[in-house]
Amino acid sequence: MPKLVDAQARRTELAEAVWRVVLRDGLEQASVRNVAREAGLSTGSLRHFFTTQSELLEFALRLVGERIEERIRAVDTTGDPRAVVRSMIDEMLPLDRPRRGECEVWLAFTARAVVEPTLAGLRKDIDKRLADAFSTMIRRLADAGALRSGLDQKVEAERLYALVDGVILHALLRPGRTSNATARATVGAHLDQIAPAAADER
Amino acid sequence: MPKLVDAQARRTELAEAVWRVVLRDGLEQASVRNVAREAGLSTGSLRHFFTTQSELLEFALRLVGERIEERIRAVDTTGDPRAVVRSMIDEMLPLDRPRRGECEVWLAFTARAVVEPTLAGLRKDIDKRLADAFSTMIRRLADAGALRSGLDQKVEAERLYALVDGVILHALLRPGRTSNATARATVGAHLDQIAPAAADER
DNA sequence: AAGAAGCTAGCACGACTGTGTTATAAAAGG
DNA sequence: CCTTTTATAACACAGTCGTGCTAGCTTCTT
Repeated sequence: MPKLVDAQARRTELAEAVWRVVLRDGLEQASVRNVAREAGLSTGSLRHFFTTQSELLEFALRLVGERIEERIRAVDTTGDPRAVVRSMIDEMLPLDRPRRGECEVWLAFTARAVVEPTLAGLRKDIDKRLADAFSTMIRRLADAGALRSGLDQKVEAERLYALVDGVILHALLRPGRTSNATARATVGAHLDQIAPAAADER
Repeated sequence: MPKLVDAQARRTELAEAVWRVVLRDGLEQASVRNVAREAGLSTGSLRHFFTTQSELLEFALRLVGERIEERIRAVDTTGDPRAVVRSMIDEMLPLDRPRRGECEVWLAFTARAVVEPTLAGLRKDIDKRLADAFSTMIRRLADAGALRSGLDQKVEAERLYALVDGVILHALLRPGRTSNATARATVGAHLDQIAPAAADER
């Protein structure tokens, strides 16, 4: 029997089962039994890989964060910095099935983290990484001379971060193709405002 | 014994008990028993006013929406439209205890509404009212000639709405006085951008 | 005074929860 | 080949859940 290598793979499988359950029925349905059944295992088996439920949920959330981060890192950073930033943000928006799934899981955990200290710490980590990502985006624009003059970089990073989170939230709550278009248009309008194409910087 | 009049008051009391439980322990702890105990009643009594749990939760959420709406309506609309809009948005942010409570309840229900069709309809109502409120704010700015030229009112309403929701989310997840300042500063920066003081409209 | 209506409390039912414990099968290492 | 670790399963325990039902209490109406 394969050893540790596959144990990790098993844990990932189980985390994905968590996602499916959360996506279909909500976080409150992500019980040990439901997740085990979703993964095609017995509860006993599941508990061989995760001794407690919080351990399982924490692992599932951490994995979501890593996936998102990975996708952002994979964006091609050459070329027009405005386009690069746009692509990065596109990777965060719930525009297709898998990304929508990630966002829903993110929201469910986020809401619970307000009240559950266990998750709060983990959420804080992810939050910090995301905040850094947005700071980097703004700096990228500024370094390229694309950022509108007179803007405070720190404030703009936080503003962009908040805007994107709000857009994600709205896209989740109003599913549909038109809402996807609205989401991208909203982000686009914001980027045009803070980093207008050189021609019409006034 | 007072009749119907107080039945409504009782329902309100119970809704407030729901809020306290949600605030302290999260939405998943808002069971019939917990809420009844919080209100100092038996489950049987509670079920005399709300026959099912969803009825109770729906009522509690609807009441939150009404409170927020009420507070926004109470804002003095005379004077500088920029200041008026700022005041309205301040009423939505979780800057003090009661408003923070409302926002937490709002977030908890919002997250569940993604998955629970019962709540989704109600959420949609509140969303529509809020979207209208932001449209009105933008129109108010435009009518006063304070809105920066070249901006699409519809897009700007959605953008401001998303930004505020994102700011609320961040303020909830990073409690503390500094985070309150950040929240107001972020909103302030945005308003300055879309509606600069007449002097420095360039 | 007496009945009606509104209100409160409590219990019972079946289902589901997280977590322990124990038993069995499969693979790995010696 | 035999032992040790890993994996899977199944069951038990104590608790909570939503909800139905019944009985008693308080106030209002007549």
